[in-house]
Amino acid sequence: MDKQTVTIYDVAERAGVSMATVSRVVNGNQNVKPATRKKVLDVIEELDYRPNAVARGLASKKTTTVGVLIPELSNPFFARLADGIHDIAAMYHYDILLTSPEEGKNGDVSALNSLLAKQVDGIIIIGYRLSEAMTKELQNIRTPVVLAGTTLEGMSNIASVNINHEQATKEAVTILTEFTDQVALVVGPLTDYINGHRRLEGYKKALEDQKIKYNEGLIFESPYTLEAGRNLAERLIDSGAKAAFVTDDLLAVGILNTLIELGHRVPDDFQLMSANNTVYTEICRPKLSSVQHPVYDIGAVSMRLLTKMMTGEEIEDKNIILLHSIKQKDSTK
Amino acid sequence: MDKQTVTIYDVAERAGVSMATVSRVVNGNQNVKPATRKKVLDVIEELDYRPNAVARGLASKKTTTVGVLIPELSNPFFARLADGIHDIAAMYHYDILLTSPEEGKNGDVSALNSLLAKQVDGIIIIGYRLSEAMTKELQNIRTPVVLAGTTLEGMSNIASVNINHEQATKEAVTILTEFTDQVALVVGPLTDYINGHRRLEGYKKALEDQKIKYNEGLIFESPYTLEAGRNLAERLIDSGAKAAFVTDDLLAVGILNTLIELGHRVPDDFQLMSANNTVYTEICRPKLSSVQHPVYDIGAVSMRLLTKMMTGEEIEDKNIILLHSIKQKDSTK
DNA sequence: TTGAAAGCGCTAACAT
DNA sequence: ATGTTAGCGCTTTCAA
Repeated sequence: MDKQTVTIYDVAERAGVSMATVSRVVNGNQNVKPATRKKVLDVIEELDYRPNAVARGLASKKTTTVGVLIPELSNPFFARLADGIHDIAAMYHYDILLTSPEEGKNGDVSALNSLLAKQVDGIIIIGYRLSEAMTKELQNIRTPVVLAGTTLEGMSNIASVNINHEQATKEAVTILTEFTDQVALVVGPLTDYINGHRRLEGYKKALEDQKIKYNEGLIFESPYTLEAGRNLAERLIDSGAKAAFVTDDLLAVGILNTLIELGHRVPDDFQLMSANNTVYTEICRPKLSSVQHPVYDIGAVSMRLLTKMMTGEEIEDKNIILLHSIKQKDSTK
Repeated sequence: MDKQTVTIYDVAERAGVSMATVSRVVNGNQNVKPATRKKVLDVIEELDYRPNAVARGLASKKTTTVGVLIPELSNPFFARLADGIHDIAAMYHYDILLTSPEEGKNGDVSALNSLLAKQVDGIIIIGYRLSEAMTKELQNIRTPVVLAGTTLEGMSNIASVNINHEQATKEAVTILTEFTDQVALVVGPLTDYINGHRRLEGYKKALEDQKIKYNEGLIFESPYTLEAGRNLAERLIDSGAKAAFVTDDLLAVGILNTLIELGHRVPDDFQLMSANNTVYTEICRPKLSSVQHPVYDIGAVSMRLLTKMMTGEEIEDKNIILLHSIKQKDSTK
C-alpha cells in the first residue's frame, strides 16, 4: 500500500546508529568512521532503503529539479533543444519537470507558477512568445531563469542563450540576392520580437547592402505548418519573388513540395532557404539549404548556465550568443 | 534570497484564523464559513501566498506528479506520444517529471529509481526495450505503472496501451503481396519482443495466407536512422525484393530517397510501406503509405488509465489495444 | 465551523 | 566521530 515504508529511522535503528549518521552516509559526508559507514551501507542494502526526495527537498530547500517550459514537444526544433537540456541536466543530476503553457491568456504565467510551487531550483524557458504578464513576473523572480532561444526585448538582466537572428537572416538573404533582387521573407507573427524586429531588420540590411529597394509585398506572415506552405507557394510566385527565406523548416518544405508540384524548378526558377536545419531539410528533395542553428547546444549551454546560477557561481555573461552557420544544400544556387 | 517567504502561518496570522482553516480554504474544503473563506482568500491575494507543493507532498504523500520515461525526445513518434500524455496530465492537474534512461546497463532501472525517489504518484514508460533488471523491478513495484507503446512478453499484470502490431504488420504486408511475392521486412532489433515476435509473426502469417514461401533473406535488421536507409536500399534491390514493409519512418524515407536517386521508380518498381505515419511520411515525395498508429491517443489513453490507477478507480481492462489503420498514399500501388 | 497538535522523512546546526 | 534536536510547510485527525 505505502509507496515507501523504509525510512531513515528504520535504517538507523537496525544499524545501531543515529539517523544523523545515516544521513551523513547517504549524503557522502566524510565525518563517518569507515566501519560505521560500512555497517550503515549494509543495512541500507538489506532494507532496500531509498531516501525520500520530497522530504529532503523540504528540509534542504533544494529539489534538484529544474522546470522546463516548452511550447510543444512535437516540434523537432524544440525537441532537440530539450534533448540538450536533458543531457546536461542528467550530467549534473537534475531532474526535469516539464510544462507547456496552457492555451489562452497568461497560460505561461500559470505554468510558471506551477513550477514555482513545486520549488524547482531553476527554470528554462524555451523559445516562446512571452505574454506581458509573464514578462512582468520574470522581472522580480527569485528563482534562476534562463531563456533558451528567445530574448526579451531590452531585458538583458534575464539570462539567455541565443543565436544572432538578425545576422543569420542577413547572411541568408544576402546569399539569395546574388541571383535575384526579388527575395521574399516568410516569417511567423511579426508581433513576435525575433520575427518582427531581428529578422525583419536583418532582411532589410541585406537588401540595403545590395542596394535593393525594400518591398513590403514580399513579406509574408504565416503559421508554421505544412498546409500553410501549400497556400503560400502560389502567393509567392504571384508576388514575383524568385527566392525566399523561410523561418520554419516544416513551412519551407510545404512550400518546396508545392512549388515542385506546380511545375516550378528549385533552385533554378526559385531558391529556398530555411532557418533551422532540422531533419526535415534532409528528408525532402531537393534538400533544403538552411541556416544551421546549434539547437542542441542552445539547450545544453542554457542548462549549464542555469547550473551556475543555481549554485551561485560567478557568471561572466548572462546573455550568450552562439555561432550559426549557413548550410548550402540543393535548394539554392 | 528565499524562494518563498510567505507560509501558511503568515496567512493564518494575518487573517486571524488558524493555519488549519487556511489549509481548508486552499484545498476547497467546504467546512468553512463563507465570511471566513473570503477573509482568508483576501489575505492570500494580498500576501501573494502560494502553497509549497513539496511540503504538501510530504504531508499528504501525494505529489500530483507523474514520471515519464522516454527514450528520446527528438523522435517524433515519442514526442507525439508525450504530447498525448501531457495534455491529459494537464487536464487532471498532474505535472510531468521527464527522464530518459542513461546509456549503459540498467540505465532504465536507475531512471525508474530516481522517479520513485521523487515520490511520483504514477509512471508511464514510453515504448522501450526494457532490461531484464527493469522487468524484475516492475514486478513488485507499488507505484502505478503504464506501458505506452510497449508490452512485456507475458506480463499482462502490468498495464499497457498498444496497437496490435502483429495484425498491423499482417495487413500491411498483405497489401504489398498483391503485386509481388518478394516482400521484404525491415525491422529494428529482432531481439526486441515487438519486432522479433509480433511483427515477424504478422509478416509470416501474411505470407502464409498468400501461399508465399518464407525466405529469411528478405528479413533485414537495421538501426532507425536516415543513413541506415542509404545502405539498405541497395541491399534490398540485390535481395530481389520488390516491396518492403519498414517499421520506422525515418529509415523508410532514407530507403525511399536512395532508391529514387539510384533511378528506381516508387511504387512502380518497388513499393514501400512504413509503420508510424509521422509527418516524415508527408514530407517526402512520393508520400509514404503507412500504418497509421493512433500515437497521440496511445499517450492520452495511457495517461487516462494511469489517473484511474492512481485514484484507485476500477479498471476494466489493464491491457488496452487501440485500433490502427492503413493509410495508402503514393508509395504503394 | 474552527483550532490544536501530531506527524510526513529528512537536513543542519549544535552538542558531546 | 556521533547523537540530539529543532525545524522545513503542509495535511489531517481529534477535540471543542
